[in-house]
Amino acid sequence: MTSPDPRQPGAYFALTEAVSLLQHQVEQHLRTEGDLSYVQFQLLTRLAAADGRLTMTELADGVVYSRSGLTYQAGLLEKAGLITRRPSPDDERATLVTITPKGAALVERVLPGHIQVVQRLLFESLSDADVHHLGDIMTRVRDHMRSQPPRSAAPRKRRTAG
Amino acid sequence: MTSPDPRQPGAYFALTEAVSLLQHQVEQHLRTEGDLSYVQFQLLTRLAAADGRLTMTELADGVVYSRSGLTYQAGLLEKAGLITRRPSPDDERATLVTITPKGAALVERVLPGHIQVVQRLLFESLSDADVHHLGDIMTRVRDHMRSQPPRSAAPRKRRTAG
DNA sequence: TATTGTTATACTCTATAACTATA
DNA sequence: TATAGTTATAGAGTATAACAATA
Repeated sequence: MTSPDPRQPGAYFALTEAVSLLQHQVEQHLRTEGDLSYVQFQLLTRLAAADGRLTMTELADGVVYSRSGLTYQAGLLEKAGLITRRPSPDDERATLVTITPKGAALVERVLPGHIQVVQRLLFESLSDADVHHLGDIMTRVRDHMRSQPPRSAAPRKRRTAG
Repeated sequence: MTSPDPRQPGAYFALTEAVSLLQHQVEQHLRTEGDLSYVQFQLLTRLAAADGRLTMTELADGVVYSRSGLTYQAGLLEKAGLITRRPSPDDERATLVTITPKGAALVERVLPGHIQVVQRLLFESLSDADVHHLGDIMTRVRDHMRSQPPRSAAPRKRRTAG
């Protein structure tokens, strides 16, 4: 059985390496400029975009892959005064997360530089047509992946080893 | 200065989210199937592709961002019997890394499943033209980034309107 | 019983700095 | 002096499982 398209490996390697390099530079910038990890930055920008309030579960979606991981990050952000948490009035199990003015200010302070880095590293070498096509392609891929059952993550049965 | 193309943010978000999801699934697979992290897998495949021997510095390139990080990973791989290290005859400062038969066998065992995962998650929803374009775009981006000096390490304070 | 979130804990990984040795 | 690599160490992040509270 042969690979459908011989250009797939090259595309895959270029994609992963480019994103890895980009991610690394972006993380450097966020850490230097705002003392934030990339995950923390994502959480803050999500909150900022969502009018300021989300439940933990909503907030985790696509950013963090375990509940406890989010609790940990939220703890850090709360301790830094960038978010607050309080029980939801609708569902007392849920925690409503709110971005503070300080958190919003930090996002505003860091975002321009973030955009500059991405601009310089990712978009500078791309035409408008490239950007269009890239967005189209990756949107399709993302939606495809989100609709896929995580096959390797949750196998039906587990061999009991202890 | 406004953003050159209003589609940039969408492309950027789709790109990072898709790659994050892909990476996560790939890591799950490698861990389950071969007890390998993604970094370890990359190191092994590099060695396998490079006829089996590289110096630590050559091996690190693009995979790991600190020397000690590579030493750590190489230590794990060596302890697992997947690679060996010995001083280079050409330059006694350098360490020559060699993949063992066991390491090569592990790569061969894990690679098909890895390709399957990438095929299913990344390429299944793309046409050949998409693959071609994606490869072209990301290769250009990667080369562009590799030719850039890492500015964020010692940033010159730049005030931009906004 | 299922879901939301937290906590305890153990582990992996990374990065900085100090160090050894060779060039 | 500069380069290649290791070591010591410390900190950040993650995941699993046990837990409490609510639906």
